[in-house]
Amino acid sequence: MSKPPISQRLAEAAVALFDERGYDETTVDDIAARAGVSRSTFFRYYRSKEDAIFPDHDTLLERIAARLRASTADTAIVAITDAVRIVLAHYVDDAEVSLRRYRLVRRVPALRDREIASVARYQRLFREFVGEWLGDSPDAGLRAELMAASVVAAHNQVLRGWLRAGGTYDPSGPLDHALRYVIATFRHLEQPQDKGDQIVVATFSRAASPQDVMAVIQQHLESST
Amino acid sequence: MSKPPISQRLAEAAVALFDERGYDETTVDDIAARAGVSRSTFFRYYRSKEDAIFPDHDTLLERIAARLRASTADTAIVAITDAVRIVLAHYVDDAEVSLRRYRLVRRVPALRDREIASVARYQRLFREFVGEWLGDSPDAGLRAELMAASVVAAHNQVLRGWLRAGGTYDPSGPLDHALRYVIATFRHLEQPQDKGDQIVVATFSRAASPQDVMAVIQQHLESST
DNA sequence: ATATTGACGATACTCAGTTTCGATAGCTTG
DNA sequence: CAAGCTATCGAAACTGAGTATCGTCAATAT
Repeated sequence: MSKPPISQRLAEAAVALFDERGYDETTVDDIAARAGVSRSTFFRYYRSKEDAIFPDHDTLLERIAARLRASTADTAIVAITDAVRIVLAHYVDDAEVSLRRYRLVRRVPALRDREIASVARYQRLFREFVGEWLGDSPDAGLRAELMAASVVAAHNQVLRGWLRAGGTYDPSGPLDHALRYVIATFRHLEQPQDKGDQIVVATFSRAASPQDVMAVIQQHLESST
Repeated sequence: MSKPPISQRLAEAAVALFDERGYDETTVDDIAARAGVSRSTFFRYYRSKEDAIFPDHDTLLERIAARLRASTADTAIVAITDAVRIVLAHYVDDAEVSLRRYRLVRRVPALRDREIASVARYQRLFREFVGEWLGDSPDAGLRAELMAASVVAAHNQVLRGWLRAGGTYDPSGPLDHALRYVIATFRHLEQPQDKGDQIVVATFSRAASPQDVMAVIQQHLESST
């Protein structure tokens, strides 16, 4: 009769009712009733009403943490790339669920805030990992913060585009493109390690005036101290 | 007798009680009682219990929006820098309040999520502004997302450092440093406008092998298409 | 003096989330 | 087979946030 596990029945009932009546108009009693269980049982499986829509955020977060922990500083870029791919793949693998949830979250402020808070936890994870990776190099804290924010932002940009398009294409290409962009953005600032042993060269338009050249060089020297 | 306006009395009562008993242990009735008004009056001034701690986020957000709207694409960098400075100054000007709130928000998950959601609204504002600024150049959406995330992350990094240190120094220097870092990070990717008219040059260590040179050049060409 | 407006208090209501207790089914162990 | 043991679920009562409604009172206008 009722083969699927209760947690899944509850989640499906919740999404269905949210679609039909709206989020605020649906009570936990309604969800439990449709799933054929009691209100108590709902709160046994989900800590809150919102949790029923984000059932697997915790496990996914743990998978990301595990992937990052399994890496050293040498393979940091690969680890980060892998981790972001895992997250995106998690959405793509359940395209229908992701799309329903996206449409719902977009309309309900409480759910949007919740989603944002979840994303912040991913960003914190990346920041801590990159922070250890950078060690105590100058501006390590700032750079870790910026890299983590950029990685997460790149992922979100790709994911949102895919969701807005109705999940009609494979977003792994755009994701790789975005991640390459992020890596390239930071690489030129991470390159100089021993300034005393480097030649400084810059790129200019053929039409650049001497003033332009001076301005860019000054900018470069100021920003890399 | 009771000169300060009710909204301020309520906010002070809320912070004081949260400090003394903790957030969850304080009811709205307690806050209203200490402020000498009724529970109804509390909800007239603040939409929720959390609102009492973030009274001026909306007005600050509006000020930022106004500053950005007052700018064109030409002066975008100045506008963004100004806007971030306004936000940081808002915290620094009320150092005691900021510090109390910081210690409180750090301990209460509900408040932390709320704070994060507020930050996301700033980021959205910057993203929309930078998006218009970039127009329909290639990767405009991605770049706008990354720049907005980086600007906000830089601000947060500086602010958090200042808060953790107990607000004991002037953070405007570190903020300018962080913003210059962000601008420098993106500048090299924004520079090339007409590739047919440019000379491509790169920077290498004197000890770099030909393989290193090839790898970096390949990276550069792939990432700037 | 009367009407109007706005700020405040009182009250009752809905519902999320917590806690406690009790029932039942399945399983182990003597 | 019988007696526990445990896990799962339901029932019920409770706290507190947030909403809605109505009444009161004071200030100001007419």
